[in-house]
Amino acid sequence: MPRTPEAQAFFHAVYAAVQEIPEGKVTTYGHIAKLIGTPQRPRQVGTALKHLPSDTSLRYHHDNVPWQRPGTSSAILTESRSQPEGARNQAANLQAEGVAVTTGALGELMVDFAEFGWFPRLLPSEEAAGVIPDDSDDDDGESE
DNA sequence: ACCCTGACCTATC
DNA sequence: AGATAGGCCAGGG
Repeated sequence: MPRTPEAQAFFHAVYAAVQEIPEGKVTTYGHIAKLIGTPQRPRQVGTALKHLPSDTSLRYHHDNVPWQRPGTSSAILTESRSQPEGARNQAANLQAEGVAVTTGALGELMVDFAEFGWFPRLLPSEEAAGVIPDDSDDDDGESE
């Protein structure tokens, strides 16, 4: 539970953004951070989800917010000290949605974005620019 | 009340 | 190509 109202608003923004992620799809913490207007704080996004309350009486809770869908940019399901089984639980939830989870050589659970066609929500500026995070292979030169 | 860590990302070397 | 450094700011000890 955040101390300052700003932090609480930030948390709520994170939860709301996470709720917008469709089932079977995933996105990154950085993208969530950008969506809520704070691209410089992907860490706090993780902090917010870590502090996601289990109290179902609240507006946002563990069962209401799909905390499993956002992940890291490296596609590796990271875990916290407080919740060592978080990654495994996340993997289980993702697999339940039909998301392919790959196990690394060292036993790391990682999501293969290409397997199910990762398609995150775009920012207004990106949509205007016509940026599609598909297999668009830009060899060189960016306009603008 | 201070200091370090943290479910991270991006730019630079 | 990979590795390192810096930044962000709230939580927890």
